[in-house]
Amino acid sequence: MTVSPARQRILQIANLEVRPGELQVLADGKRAGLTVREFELFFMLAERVDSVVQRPQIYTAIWGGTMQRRDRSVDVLVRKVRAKLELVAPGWTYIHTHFGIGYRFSPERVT
Amino acid sequence: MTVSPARQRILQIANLEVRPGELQVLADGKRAGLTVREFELFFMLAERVDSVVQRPQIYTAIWGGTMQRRDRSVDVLVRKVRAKLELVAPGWTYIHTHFGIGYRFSPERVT
DNA sequence: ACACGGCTTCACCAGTTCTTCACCAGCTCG
DNA sequence: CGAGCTGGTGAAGAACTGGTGAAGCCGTGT
Repeated sequence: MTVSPARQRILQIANLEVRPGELQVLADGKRAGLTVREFELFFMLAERVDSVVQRPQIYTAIWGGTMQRRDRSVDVLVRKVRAKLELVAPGWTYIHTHFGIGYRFSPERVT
Repeated sequence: MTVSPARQRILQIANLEVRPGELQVLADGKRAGLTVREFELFFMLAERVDSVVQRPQIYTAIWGGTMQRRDRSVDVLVRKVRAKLELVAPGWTYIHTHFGIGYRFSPERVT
């Protein structure tokens, strides 16, 4: 991921601290330990808080090109990000599924 | 490395004493004996404690220019710094790897 | 010319991450 | 309710990244 100045600004969302320049996400001070790909997914959704982003858009943003029918790459990546966030921030959910459409980022307590 | 006034201040981090003006690092009073290049790497990371610094940034800071794909210079230099620090401060780790991203300086006891 | 120290590059290996597949669960609509 | 999709999930092999030891190069001093 390119480090453009616009991405350097640190974001504070709910209990998360997002450092684009470091490709790091911290939940309550704990590192999520996302990989580069995972961070890209997380970040593109986090930039659009509360917006439902369609699968093909996500695919293009991360892999470029067009998403093929029944390509599961996005789903698998979402799963991994969810899992890592769950580890550092149990009791929170961040990525919500919109059936047949895509995903939406929005931090919510669940406990 | 240019010795600018801003870099003259002695840093105390964990069991380390860093003297930018002398390009020296001491661990519990023992000199690490870093070379100039090695000190540059060490210092640029130490200045940003707890921040993940991306490989290309490190490269540019030390060698200037752009890092080519699969250029291993940074890795090798990190290895040498780690080795010398290990000699004077066994039981400590300072430079942590962030896979696919870069390195982060943060003194930690390991023993 | 030679020895030496430091820097760069290379090759091999280990560990991590990515991609894809298969199977299952949940949702939608007739 | 049942068929057909869509998404969740775990796993395996491929692909990639970083750790490491060593050889080669270069400049300096002997």
